[in-house]
Amino acid sequence: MSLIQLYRQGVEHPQAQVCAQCGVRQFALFGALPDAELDRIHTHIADQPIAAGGMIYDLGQAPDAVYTVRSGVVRMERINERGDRCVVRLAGRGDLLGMEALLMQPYAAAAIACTEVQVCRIPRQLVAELSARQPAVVTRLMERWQHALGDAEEWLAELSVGPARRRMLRLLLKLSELAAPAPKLWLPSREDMGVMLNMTIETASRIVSALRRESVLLDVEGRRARIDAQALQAALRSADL
Amino acid sequence: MSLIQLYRQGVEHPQAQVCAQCGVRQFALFGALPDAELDRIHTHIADQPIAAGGMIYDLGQAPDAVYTVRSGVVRMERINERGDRCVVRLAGRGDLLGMEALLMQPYAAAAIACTEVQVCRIPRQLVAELSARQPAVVTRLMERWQHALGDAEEWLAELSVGPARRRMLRLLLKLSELAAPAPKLWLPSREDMGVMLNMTIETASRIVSALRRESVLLDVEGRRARIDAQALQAALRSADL
DNA sequence: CGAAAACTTGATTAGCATCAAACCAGGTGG
DNA sequence: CCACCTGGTTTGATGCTAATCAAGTTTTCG
Repeated sequence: MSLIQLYRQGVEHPQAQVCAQCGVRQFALFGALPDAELDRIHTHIADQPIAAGGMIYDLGQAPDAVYTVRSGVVRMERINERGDRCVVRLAGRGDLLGMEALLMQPYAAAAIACTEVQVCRIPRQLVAELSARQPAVVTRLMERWQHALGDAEEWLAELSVGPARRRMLRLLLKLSELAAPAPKLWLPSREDMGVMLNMTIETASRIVSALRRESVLLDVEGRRARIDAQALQAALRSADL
Repeated sequence: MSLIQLYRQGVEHPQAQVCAQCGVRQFALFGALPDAELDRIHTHIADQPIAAGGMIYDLGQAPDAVYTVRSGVVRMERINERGDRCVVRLAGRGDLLGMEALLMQPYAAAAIACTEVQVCRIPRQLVAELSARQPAVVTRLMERWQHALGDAEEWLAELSVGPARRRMLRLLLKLSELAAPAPKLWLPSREDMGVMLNMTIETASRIVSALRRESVLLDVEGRRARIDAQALQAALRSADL
């Protein structure tokens, strides 16, 4: 069975059309399912657009669904004991959010749309039933968990250590990966950069200004910009010495 | 069935004795198993002591087992792109390490014994067979994954932001939780503190000295110390203002 | 168009890194 | 047994990075 056929064409339910055209088929949580299962699930999956700045879910919310990101950038945010916001990782196309809901645990972090975002809401119940019948789904889930863990550890190792300039460069690298294959990436507000990289908005602003002067950042217009991948790599190399 | 009976008494295999006396029964990866399964698995589990500073597994190693920590403190360490060591979290009694092995993925971080450590080596094959027959094991695995993710995010939110003194205080809090219920906790070398908290050994040393003068740290002898929990909390509160 | 919000830039300061020099404990060998 | 070395630690002096304080400037939006 080819990837293209994973989601069946020509069924009547409106969500079936959305799933059929879904760009994240490579996110194969439901990839290995037989057609019978596939037809059944469309009914329960809600495809929802969320505006930039909107919440996908918040800390206090009842944890009864997971969300697949179809497009856009999402930040996972905690409040630490000191009371300040703290971004623990960014998620993008294909990532699965809020898996703690599957274990009946409260959400450990809020999921906030950075850009306009398209997510699929998948109720806990549906995943539970499905994985009972289809053991392959469980393996997929575990892979997703491991992926999230790897992302969090990478964020820690790459974006929370070293001098401010290096951290900013690594954030831009991350953002350009999330934007791919689009040419223009999303630039966070200086305040959001500050929260992500543990620096003040002034420091963030100074570094961004410097990178524009150095032509690492190009065509900056509002919250979108193009980046010179070569120059970024070069800047990272010299910052890593 | 009571918790005490989870691991059956009086069976012949030497490892059965170790498991029967195992202190981490609350780590119930194998908790919900019927007796028949329990008897079978002892044979395949290796209980191994590791000296302080020793590796449980390294990055390059073939990932063919997970490890349960029975006692001691373990640090999970990555090398970032810049080439410096970076502790992504600490693990203790009851934690499950190296789960990526279950997915046939290379270890994402090295696991290094901070104190003398007792771990149980559980081959991937065993977990695979067991979870095929016993679906409850899979849920336990997912809970462990979520737990690791939560730990990593907490490390990020609490131990990698804020001024040096605050980070040190939070590390001491974490270490005293890992040591519990023992009265004395393990103090890392100043160098290890530096790697965990992203500071120099000089800064770490100065802060530790200050905390001894303030009687937050008591009875420091080599790598062991007692901590005044009240004073620690008070110090944290005033650092968090 | 005017006000608010976001961003930029400059001047000063604080916190931590760096450099440098003791200090101490534990081993080793004379 | 003591002199000596070695690795970890402590403490001090100095310098750099980024925070803070304080204007400006641009963008956004009612």
